[in-house]
Amino acid sequence: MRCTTRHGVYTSSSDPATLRVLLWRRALDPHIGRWSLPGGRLRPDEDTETSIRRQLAEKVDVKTLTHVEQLGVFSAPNRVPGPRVVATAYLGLMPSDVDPVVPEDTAWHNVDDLPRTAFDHADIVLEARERLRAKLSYTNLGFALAPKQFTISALRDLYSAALGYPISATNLQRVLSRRGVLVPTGRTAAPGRAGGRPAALFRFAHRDIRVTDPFAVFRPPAASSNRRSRTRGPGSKPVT
Amino acid sequence: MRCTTRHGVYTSSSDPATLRVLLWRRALDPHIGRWSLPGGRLRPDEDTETSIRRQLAEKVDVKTLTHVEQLGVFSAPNRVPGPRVVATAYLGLMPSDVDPVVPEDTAWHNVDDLPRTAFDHADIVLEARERLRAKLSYTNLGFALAPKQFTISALRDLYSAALGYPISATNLQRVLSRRGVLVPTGRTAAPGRAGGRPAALFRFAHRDIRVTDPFAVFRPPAASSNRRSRTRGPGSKPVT
DNA sequence: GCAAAAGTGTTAGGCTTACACCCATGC
DNA sequence: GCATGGGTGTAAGCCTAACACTTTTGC
Repeated sequence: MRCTTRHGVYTSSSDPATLRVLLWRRALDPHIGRWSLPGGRLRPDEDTETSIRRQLAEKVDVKTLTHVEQLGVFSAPNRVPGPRVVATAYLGLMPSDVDPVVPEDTAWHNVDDLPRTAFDHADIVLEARERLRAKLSYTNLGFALAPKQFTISALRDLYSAALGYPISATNLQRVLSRRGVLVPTGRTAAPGRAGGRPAALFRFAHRDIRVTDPFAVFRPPAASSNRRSRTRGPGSKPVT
Repeated sequence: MRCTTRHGVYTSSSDPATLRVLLWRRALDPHIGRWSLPGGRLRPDEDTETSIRRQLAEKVDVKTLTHVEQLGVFSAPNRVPGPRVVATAYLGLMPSDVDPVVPEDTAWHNVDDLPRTAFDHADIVLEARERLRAKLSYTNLGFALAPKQFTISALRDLYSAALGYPISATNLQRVLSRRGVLVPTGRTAAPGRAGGRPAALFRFAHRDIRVTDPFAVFRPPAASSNRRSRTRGPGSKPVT
């Protein structure tokens, strides 16, 4: 039995209206020539996340992963023809404004229009997309997709592409600001040639993942009259 | 490198006010004699979930897992002394009213008061607890902990134990009923010897996991005037 | 001035929490 | 009758979605 890792790298680079994944063509049988998620072997001295960052940097020049997260183990006995292979799949994200030089046999693919892939890699990609969609709603994960500075409408395009349906810039700004996720930089972007009011530039308050809307329901008893009690962990107790 | 599985089995059996995990004493070095999560090897013809159900049934007579879910891969290079071991950890749940006969070297432990464990198994247990807590809030996962029929106050005790803080029976009933998670059976339980109104008996509407509160925010545009739009997936579009 | 893009004000509705109050039973 | 546990009514608060309206720019 072999244990491998498979890396999903997502971005909306170049075209901000699409969510893309980096695939390469398999150089070996089985499924030689088909598009597949980049992957490779774990070195003895590294954990899986370190391994993924190293391999993506070495093999496809992707050095700017802003977030890496484990998706899970794919272990169906016949998911790969021939000897049993158990794969651990990851979701990696990079900002929309970086565009690494990728090798000849590697290309970005629109997640909503995947080519035929090797093995179960299409399933892995779709599971990664669901994970991303969910976490955009209850965490600050947008930081991993956005440039360091951005306008609200640019951020709206990113969220709309990742979620798959239109998002209102008005409410996006309000929700993320109230949660303390978004911070104004004070600067503005120049308007396009069609005119329009110059857009304010924002940045994310934190560049590590945080849960910003932890409890759908069954929240712990309110701690005094603190309005921000929703942002606390389940272990928090009333101060009194 | 070895790939193993580690099984976390949680319940609130016997004492409904505590959340418990099944541990056994290691029979081999390293860390011989310490409490550890049950685990074992994957057979060639089974995937990981099948493997876990089989091993728990064979080795510790736990045959009634109502839910099994992957936690993730634990891969830190030195998490186990000696040769490298990468473990895939699982969360398994069973109802509070079953009490399997477990072997001599196996025992239930209160999750809030763990003994010294082998390796990083205490970390795994705590991560499993966090997963359970989160999913109780936005899914119907309570079905996996509850008996087939139960009173609201019994269910409240289960939720309170798992979440770690008191839950109101009033609101638990209302929220789960409105979401369609809970269904009245029409029957009632006899009151205790201290008297009191007989409690109505309920059951879970479904016995497979479902997301009941999918979007904290950034919901898709409302589909007509359907009040249940929150229960739809992100791919749903307006009907018109 | 006018179109275009960005941002603000305001309203409405959904959902959960909190709490007061009514119900049914044993003793 | 009264204590005890169970269940309902209701009001308040928070939050997001929707949309009208204002602001600032290019031409």
